[in-house]
Amino acid sequence: MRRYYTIRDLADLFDITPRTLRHYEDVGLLKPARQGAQRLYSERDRVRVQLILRGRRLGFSLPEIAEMLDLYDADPTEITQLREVIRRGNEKLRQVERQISELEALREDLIAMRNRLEQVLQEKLNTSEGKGCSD
Amino acid sequence: MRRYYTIRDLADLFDITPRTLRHYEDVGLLKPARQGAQRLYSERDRVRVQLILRGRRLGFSLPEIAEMLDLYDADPTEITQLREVIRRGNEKLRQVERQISELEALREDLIAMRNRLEQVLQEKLNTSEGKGCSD
DNA sequence: CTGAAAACTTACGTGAACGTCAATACGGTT
DNA sequence: AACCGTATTGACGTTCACGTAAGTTTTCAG
Repeated sequence: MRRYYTIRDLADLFDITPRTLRHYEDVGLLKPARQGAQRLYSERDRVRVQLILRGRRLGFSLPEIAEMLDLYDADPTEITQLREVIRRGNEKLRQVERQISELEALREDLIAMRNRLEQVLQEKLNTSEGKGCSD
Repeated sequence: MRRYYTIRDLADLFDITPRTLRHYEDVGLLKPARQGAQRLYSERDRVRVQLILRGRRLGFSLPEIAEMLDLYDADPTEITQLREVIRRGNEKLRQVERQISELEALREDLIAMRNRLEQVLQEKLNTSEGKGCSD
């Protein structure tokens, strides 16, 4: 519940480097407060970093992550803008769901492969069971 | 059911460039047959390309994809090696399952955000309902 | 056989996402 | 005030996954 983090605090917290945080700032993903020249990251910044890193692990580019974060803290005044934000959100949602489907397919493939190999293993163990493989 | 594909056939089939296929060969993901200097891709090569591209869409690096493809067509002689392949396969499987969990968390986040925005939209529509927002 | 299309090799270029290094600048301690 | 550790701003370097361009065969329709 500390109110603020230095750049090193946050870096250590997520096992990244300060350079990475500055880079995220360069591309507009973070806008930490400053006291003088020093960056002061808030709790909200910490959460954003967490979301950014999750996005990276899932294979999204920084611009894509920016889109999603924009959805997150969008507070549109105009109804037209609001509808647009919802539309983009639904689009992202569909993309994520497609990705889940593909990942599940990959998981099925890996499971099938494992089963196949397990079976081969059992066969090998059986044939070499009596050491002479007679009968 | 064509037996062979030229590099352009495969490129067009997956909407990629020949350069991409040569690159996958450079890094050891493909080893197409040759007639002279020309590459001839088999049905098996086509399937591998499909798997490679799925891996890319899911955010895996080419080396990571190579690992998984190695698991796919591994035919280990020694039981020790076989166990090792199974172990690596299970490891990848767990990684994929973690990734699925994270994606599902992201999906939940997106859904929550959409619901929130939908609600804001409804409120906006209601307050501007009678155009004067009386009572 | 010829000429165009397509494939090949070689090699340098590129955008994304940082890494790394140099040169300050600033903050707290003794 | 001097010192040391940490932060900051450039700015160039690096890896990955190809893009792109040049120059050279190879293939194939006419």
